[in-house]
Amino acid sequence: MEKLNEIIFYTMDKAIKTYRMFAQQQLRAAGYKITIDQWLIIKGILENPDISQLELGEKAFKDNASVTRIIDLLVKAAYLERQFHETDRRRVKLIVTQAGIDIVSNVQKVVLQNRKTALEGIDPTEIELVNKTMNKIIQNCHT
Amino acid sequence: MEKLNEIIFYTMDKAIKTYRMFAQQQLRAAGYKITIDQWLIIKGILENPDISQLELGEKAFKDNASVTRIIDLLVKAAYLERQFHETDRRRVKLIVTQAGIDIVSNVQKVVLQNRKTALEGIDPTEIELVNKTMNKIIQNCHT
DNA sequence: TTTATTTCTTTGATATATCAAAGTTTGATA
DNA sequence: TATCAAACTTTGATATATCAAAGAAATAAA
Repeated sequence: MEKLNEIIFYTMDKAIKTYRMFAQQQLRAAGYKITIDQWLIIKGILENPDISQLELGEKAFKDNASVTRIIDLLVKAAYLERQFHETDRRRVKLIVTQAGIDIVSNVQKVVLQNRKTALEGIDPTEIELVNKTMNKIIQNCHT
Repeated sequence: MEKLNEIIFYTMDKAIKTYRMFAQQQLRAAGYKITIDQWLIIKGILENPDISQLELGEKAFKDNASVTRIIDLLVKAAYLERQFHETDRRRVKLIVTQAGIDIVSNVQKVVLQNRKTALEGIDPTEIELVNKTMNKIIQNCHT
């Protein structure tokens, strides 16, 4: 048991990193210069146009500061525009440009294929169980 | 299945991040200023004194550049010393100082407790299955 | 032995993560 | 209404991740 305890965080870390590198390479190979994280942020805005950066951060599990900086880059890349929020002047209204809409749907295809490749030969019950275990770990670390 | 596919990488990511934040907070609460990654690197050298930075990186699943920079900080903190390698002048001989030895063993206790807390109520078969699934993902992403 | 390739480390550039602090705005309360 | 606390975002400082390129040394090949 002791050894397993050591190993599980290691394999989780390695699996996530391996998947991220793989996914990023596939994106690059397909000619996209966007990162997975940037893509996630645009997608989050499209799915929920009036979302705040705070909520975006919670959804993508990112720090506020990180969200601000990712959005900086997305604005620079012309995938997003920042506007004043109509009703709450603390907030920023985030507008996805046409280029942003386009890249999200194009990248979507690559991401779906990546997931399929990464999960080949792993059956749904197995995935379900991993999800449950992950949620237990999350619970345990929040006490 | 489609939804699970989306979720598994999300929960994995969230679990790893939650655990890292929890572990780091515990370390800080115990009065240590070291990061988990820095601790891992010193530990790796202690366990294998003639290890190269390349091998350290593979072991801790880190980029060469990252290893160089983590070692920079550890030298600055006086946990490590850099010396010329006796037989291979491309390499760097890494010496763990007494302060380094001390902090590794002190932090070890906190880390073991962290793992225990994080895995409470999760039984060995479950952990075993997660490990297997993680390894499958790693395999799949290397093709 | 000279040349070419490989290995090991470092450095630069850029992206992300985390904490803490600051700035502005809102909403609640006295 | 004046004040205070909470909410939202930004910024600064520091640590890590990734890629690419460069430099030095070791090894293989010609």
